[in-house]
Amino acid sequence: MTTSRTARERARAELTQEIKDEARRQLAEVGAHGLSLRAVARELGMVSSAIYRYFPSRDRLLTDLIIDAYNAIGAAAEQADPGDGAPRERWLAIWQGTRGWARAHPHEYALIYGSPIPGYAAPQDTVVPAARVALALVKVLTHTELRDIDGEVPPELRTQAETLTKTLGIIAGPETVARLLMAWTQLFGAISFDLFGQYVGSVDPADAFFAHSAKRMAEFVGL
Amino acid sequence: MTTSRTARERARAELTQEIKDEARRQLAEVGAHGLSLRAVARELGMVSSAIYRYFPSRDRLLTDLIIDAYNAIGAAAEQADPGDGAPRERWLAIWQGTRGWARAHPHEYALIYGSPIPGYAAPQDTVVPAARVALALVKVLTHTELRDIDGEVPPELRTQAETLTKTLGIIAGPETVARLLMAWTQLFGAISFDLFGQYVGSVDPADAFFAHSAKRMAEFVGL
DNA sequence: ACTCTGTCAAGAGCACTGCTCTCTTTTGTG
DNA sequence: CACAAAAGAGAGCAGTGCTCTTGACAGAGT
Repeated sequence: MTTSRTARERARAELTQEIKDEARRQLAEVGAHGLSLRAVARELGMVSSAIYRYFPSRDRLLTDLIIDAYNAIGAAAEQADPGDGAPRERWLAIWQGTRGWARAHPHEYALIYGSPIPGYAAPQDTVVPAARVALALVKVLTHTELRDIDGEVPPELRTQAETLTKTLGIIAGPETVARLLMAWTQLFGAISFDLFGQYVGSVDPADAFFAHSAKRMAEFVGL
Repeated sequence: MTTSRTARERARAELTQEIKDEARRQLAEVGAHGLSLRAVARELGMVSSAIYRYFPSRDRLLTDLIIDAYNAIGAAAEQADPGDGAPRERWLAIWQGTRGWARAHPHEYALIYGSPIPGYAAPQDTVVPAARVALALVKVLTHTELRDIDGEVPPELRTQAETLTKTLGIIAGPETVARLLMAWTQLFGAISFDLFGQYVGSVDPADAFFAHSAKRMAEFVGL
């Protein structure tokens, strides 16, 4: 069994990777809409039907690219986090790191934070990678003295916040959890608006505005 | 000229409308990805090539649907605004009205606030309709005594804010303008996260969270 | 009343797509 | 070496966006 995973399986793994790489390359050129299995196969010098030995469908290829993209942006966020130092600086670094990846890979970003593509069957495989950026932000707050924030939180939201407190291990009140969710929403809302061209008439180079937002949201959550 | 726009032009206008209506119906079923001109034609009992007398391309049809969608969500926002009464209540009403339309027309929402579809040529025709929701929010703040907010605003952002102040006619400082932009981002970020399934693991019925966000952002901009 | 011109629907056809099937070749193992 | 599993090759199906040509018809000018 250990010896059996030699040439054959390695070749398979490599070709699988090559297919994904080529697909990503085409994604950057023509977008998810125009991604064609036949074109990928053509570029790789193989016949189109051969691709189906590796990916059962175009949607499955896209799903794999989605999972990879979630992991990539999550890794970018984690890598941007210095890990120690002032929590506020860590927070800002994660925001910039996340946006940096998104701007470098706009089509992959659109794949995961744009409209759901197929008959949107986002399977369970995506939920863990999808949470990595949020978890990086949470991690900054876990062992940090937060400015105490009080505020009325309606019962339903309070319940949801308390569930999150348990699963994520945050030591913070419901209002802070709610604000953290808002900050998370703000982060990706700003990136999406920037990449999808919604800021053109108002804050066209959005860099300054994004940096400002990062700071204001840091304060907003009590940092 | 006035008499010449009788039967012929009227028939044309009606058919154009019917095509768009049918396209919208299919959009709700199969999404933008699956929208097919041939299917629209088939459903309307005409041959596919006839559609091209009315829309030069599939992308142009989608662009028209995009403009319609921007106008529809803008109208929903304006209609939700009671027009008088407490500014804070107006603000909350607009938020709810906007989300309400989005939840009622998820695929049309995805069309305008999801990933840019073709070789994303969002023409100039979309920018005015696209601003209607934001303008409805601005309108609430124009003749309102805002809580004064100060804060450091970096020069570049300050310039952008001052430009907006002039074009929109807001009487508020740069920090307030920046916060208004953040609130605008938050509004659509929250709707997108909700519709695109990003909230599933955390705030699954997002109603309470959305209402809470609306209130907090009202305070955030000084309302 | 009668052409004449521009508009329209219809149909065939091109190049492309995702996907499935069958057949052949290659590869690793008993 | 022989055999079975895995991979590639190619044809083919149904569907797509879009273009071109053909024939019918309505509206206007003489």
